Order: sequence, then structure tokens, then C-alpha cells
Amino acid sequence: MSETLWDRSGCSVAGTLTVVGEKWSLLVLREAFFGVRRFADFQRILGAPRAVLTDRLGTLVAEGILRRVPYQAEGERQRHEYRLTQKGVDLYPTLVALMQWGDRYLADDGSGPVRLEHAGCGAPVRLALVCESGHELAGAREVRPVPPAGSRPA
Amino acid sequence: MSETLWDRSGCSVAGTLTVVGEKWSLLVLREAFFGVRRFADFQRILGAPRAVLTDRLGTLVAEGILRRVPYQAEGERQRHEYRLTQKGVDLYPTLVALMQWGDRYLADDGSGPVRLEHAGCGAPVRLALVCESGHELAGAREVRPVPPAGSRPA
DNA sequence: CAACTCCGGTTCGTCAAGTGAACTCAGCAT
DNA sequence: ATGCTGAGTTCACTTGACGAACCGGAGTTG
Repeated sequence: MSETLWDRSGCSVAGTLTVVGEKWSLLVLREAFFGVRRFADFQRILGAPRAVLTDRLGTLVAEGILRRVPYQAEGERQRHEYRLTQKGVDLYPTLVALMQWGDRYLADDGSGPVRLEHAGCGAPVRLALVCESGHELAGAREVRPVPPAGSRPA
Repeated sequence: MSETLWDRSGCSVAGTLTVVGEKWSLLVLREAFFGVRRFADFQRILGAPRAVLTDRLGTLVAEGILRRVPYQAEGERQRHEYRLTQKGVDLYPTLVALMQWGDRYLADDGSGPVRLEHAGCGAPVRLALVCESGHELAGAREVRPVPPAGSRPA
């Protein structure tokens, strides 16, 4: 019973999930990282209902994760495209984490279809848990969560 | 228009999200990482509706992310608790990624309530993008996604 | 023994969200 | 004028979340 039960109401995991945890949000961002910028492309690739896509793009813009940039192409009227902000770019580790887990556990061969490589040297890229002393941790079991100072027993 | 548009149907991000992307799933796992194991504790801490919690725990067990372990405590009848499997433990980076982003962008002071420290040395822990050649990447802009060999133009 | 409590659910009515198809509207092309 | 395209909006329908109530077995209390 007496597990580590401090107050969890301010936890950042929950907060982040309210921002990008709705259906399609993270898939929209995945496409954004692949370079997709226009409504029709998001819609065609994802297959999400237009209404949902309109809503998700709107909330992502409202959250400052995407921004609407007007532009016009050759002989077309002015449109706008959706581009990642820095706040959006910083969600990249989240997507990589999801991708790595899926590659390991959902793909038949244990590696997914998309490979990530370091643009500088071409070597494959992965997420690692590291500590400030320079150690790389093997997994969650080497991490100790430290509750906030005033930890009420819930 | 001619963005990088190969086929995305097998992407692991979507697959992982169908497994743990439903509402409450990742919060259940967060609690599991904090050591919570029993239905009533999940329910009390998360505040999720019981029916939803029953369903989420069931699917997580069905997916092999949690397992139901029977046990009995002092002078109590036999109950069962939910424990992380290795497959579940490997979702840790996903939660850390969500937490780090929330700490940076949602907390007032730019750092969240829970600190993660290396159990071995006590130093703070973070996620890093590294390549096999040993470089640490600053962000998504240094990563190039490589489509699968037979990349159809969608 | 009967009543009560706790844990781990299930059931139910309501309400919000997701879905797919159809419709809208502005501007360009013919 | 007519049609086309990108970016939505509207609508009817289905699915999912919510909260409160109910259930059933094991232990505990009287």
C-alpha cells in the first residue's frame, strides 16, 4: 500500500498529453517532421477526417507547436502552410521514442520501415538515457524518480 | 508539393499509438513506473472512470505491457496486481520524452515537479539523441529520415 | 450468524469526440 | 459561364469517455 504516492497533479506527462495526446495530433506532427506542410497533404496521407484535421491543426497552432505561414505558389491564390516552431521541433524525441518502441515490438523483423541517420555522419540515430555525469543508462530500472520537496501523501 | 511522400502505412509511430495512444493508457503506465500496482491505487491517483481503467489495464495486459500477478497480503484474500513487463519497461523513454517536453514548455519555471536521477550516481537523467558513431545530436534538424527501399510515391 | 467494509470490478444513462459523406466558398483556368 | 482545386464546414451516425450506482467475494466486527 505505502508506495511512492506523492501528489501527481502537476506532472508534465499529463500536461503534455493534454496538448498533443488527442487522436491524430502526434501523427500530424510525424508528417510535419517528414516535411508535410499543407492541409491537403496531411489529409491525404493520414486519412483523418477533415473536421478533425482542421481542429488538430488549429489547436497545434494555438499551442505554438505549428505556425501558419502564408505563401502563394505559381499561378495559385494565396494559401497558408503549417510549419513546426521550435516548440514543435522539440517534440521530436517523443516521436522517436514511439517509433523505436514500435520498431522493436510491432514490426516482424524488429526494425521499422523508416531509418533515422545522423545527417552529419550517416550513422543510425537512437534515443539514449544519459545522466549528467556522462553515463548511459540501460533502462528505467537505473532511474530513481525524486518527488518534489513538499510531497504530500496524496 | 513534391515533399518526401513515401508510403507511411507501416510506420511504427502509428502502431505504437494504437497500442498506448488511448486516453489514460500512458498515465496508467506513468503510475506503473512510480510503483503503483493495484486497481484502487490507479483509480484513486488518476481519477479515471473505473470502466475506462478496467479497459485500459485489460488491453495493456493483452498487449503484454503489463501482467496480472496474483498475490496475497497479510490476512487478506488473494488479489492480483499489475506489473510492468520488459515490453512495458521499454516504454520508459516515451514517458520521459513527454515529461521533458512538458517540463520545458508547460511548467512556469521550465522544470517540472519530478526529477529523475541516476540510481548509481545521483546525477540528473535526460534523453539524448545519439548516433552509433558516438555523436550527440542537438535536435531533429540533424536527423535525416531514410525511407524504405521500395518507396512508392504514395 | 448478520452486518459492514474493502477491493475490483460491471452496468447504465448521458455527453463529448471521432467518422465519412456531402456541401460551401474563393480564386484560378478554359 | 463552367469547372477545378484547396481548405474548410455541416450533418447524421457511431464510438468512446464520464460519473454514479450497483454487485460479489473475502475478511472483520459485533
